[in-house]
Amino acid sequence: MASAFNLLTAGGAKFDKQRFKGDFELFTAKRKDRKGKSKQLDPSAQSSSALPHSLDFFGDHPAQPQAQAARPQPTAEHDDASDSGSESDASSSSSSSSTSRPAPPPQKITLTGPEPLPTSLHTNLPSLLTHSSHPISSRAGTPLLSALKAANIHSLWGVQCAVGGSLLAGHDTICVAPTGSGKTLSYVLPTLVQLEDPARSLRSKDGEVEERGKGARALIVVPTHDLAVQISGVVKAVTRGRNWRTLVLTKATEKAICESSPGGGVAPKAANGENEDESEEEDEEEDDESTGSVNEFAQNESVDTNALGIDILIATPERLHHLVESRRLSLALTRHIIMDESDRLLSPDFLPQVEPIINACSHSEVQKCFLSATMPAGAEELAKKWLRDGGVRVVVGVKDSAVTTIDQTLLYTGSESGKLMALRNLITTGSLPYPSLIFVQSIERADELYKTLVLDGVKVDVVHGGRAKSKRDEAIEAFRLGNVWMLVVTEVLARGMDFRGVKVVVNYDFPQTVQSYIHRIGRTGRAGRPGKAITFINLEDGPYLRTVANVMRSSGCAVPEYMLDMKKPTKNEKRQLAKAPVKRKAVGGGGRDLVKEEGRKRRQMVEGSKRRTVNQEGKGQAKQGEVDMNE
DNA sequence: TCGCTTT
Repeated sequence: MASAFNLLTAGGAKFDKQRFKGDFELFTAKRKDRKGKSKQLDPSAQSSSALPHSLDFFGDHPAQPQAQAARPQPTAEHDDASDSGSESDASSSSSSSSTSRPAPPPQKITLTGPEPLPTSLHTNLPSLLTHSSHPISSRAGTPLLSALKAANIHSLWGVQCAVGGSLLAGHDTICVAPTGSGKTLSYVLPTLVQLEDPARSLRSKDGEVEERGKGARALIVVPTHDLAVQISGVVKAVTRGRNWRTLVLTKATEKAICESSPGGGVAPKAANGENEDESEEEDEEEDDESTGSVNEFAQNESVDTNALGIDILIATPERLHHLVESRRLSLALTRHIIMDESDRLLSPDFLPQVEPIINACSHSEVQKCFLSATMPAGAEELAKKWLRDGGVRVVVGVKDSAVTTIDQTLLYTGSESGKLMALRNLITTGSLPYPSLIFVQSIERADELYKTLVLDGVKVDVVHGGRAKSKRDEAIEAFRLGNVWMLVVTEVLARGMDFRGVKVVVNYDFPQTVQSYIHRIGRTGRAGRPGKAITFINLEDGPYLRTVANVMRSSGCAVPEYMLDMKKPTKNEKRQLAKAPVKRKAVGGGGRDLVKEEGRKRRQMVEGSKRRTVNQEGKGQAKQGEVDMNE
């Protein structure tokens, strides 16, 4: 009833059980009330400890000396070129380094969940393959191991052990783990293990299509196209050389996907001709997705598409919802659904599409997994209603916190023109080494800042939702290859994107939520690497400053006291802000009167809570000064 | 409010 469980490390190839004896007992927790809606942990029954953050599972890559130390420091000199980055690097055409990947720092992993519970934590992949309750064929495991090795993935990180163990034990899982901690592989690997074989080999093996070979066998839902493409690259990297069919849902792939659906293509939507005719309209929707093998497949084997299933479908909500609603794609046989960036997907913006998608996965044994680096209570509540038995909850580190390897600073820029001056100053003083990302609040501002920087001679490109997908793909690829040094981006790239070795993230415009702040700065400082985040602040940002200041402090960065003392906006003030949201002026425009009429309430808040910024402001809009962060 | 997500 009240169930307790222990997760024990299983002992990887190089794992010293004695040394980590104290760490074996990861967690013991009790659920007081399994029926109650708000299941609570008994704090007194809870204990948790550090899990080694990465374990060598081939036995041929000795762990880095610092890897198992209590408090490993990132390598002091961070050499980009020789770094073989995290998982998505495997998909990047540019990387083929043989050096060992860096790994995230060891962090407390907290697991809670219902019975039946995992009895051991699989700390290495062979163990994961053989100890799973799922019947794993050696046929499935061996090629995966080879592919991982080829992709230079030699160890499993903490979140991958924990989520992998949970999923392979058959549990629905909700995971909160920091940016850059390896969440993508944490669900990709166990999903591949559970699927065992590509749909195509299922077919050839039995001479006819099995039920499980139709439709999408596993579904990954993400909030942006760019993230879908990236994840597709990761999957392709670890399935290389096999017949796995991984597709990103786009206009170009839609047809093939619908045909593989049971009962698919029967909808009275003579959409084909339409689609092709429209595809040249505007500058949108080129047919050549960066998931190139898609078209290759469609061309070479179009004869078979009708009979074949998709192994892993990666989709954004809107198009998927559309297909499901129009009954052109059935998810009735889908057995695995993963909601990446799930707090975003469960937000009011996406929920109307996402909810029907989840409900369309009607198979009685569909396994669900929700992951994010941030998980507001409201999002978790929503997720819970879909988790069988409440699910297993995996929390790596401290929930909703920023990565500690990121050096976070605030820079008071005073005004709109002050922002541009500050940015130029960072560039000319070499404080903005490439690659770096610059976040702004709107498409328009992104374009303007981009044009300004082009005129300044910066190797820069711009990515936002207003650009054609092909242009977005190109800009991102150029950035990955190092041909573009700086990207000006909107919120579209705030989550999930894994660019190797991003040195600095600049919040040119202040993020609108604390979740946005955590995700944006999480584009740097990944996998234990050092990173730097610089956030520009103006008076108008006052109301949002406090929560960010709290995140900064809790992740080890000093912030001026007065920021923490700032009072929360009252309900009334929030209402005022909602009524008259900050209208940012054009980038590079005068900006002198930006603050003036922007609302006295906000100014009063800052003035009332203390000076410093106010003093700066008094000296004129061109004045900029660093807000004393290091003390 | 804007950002992102179909046709």
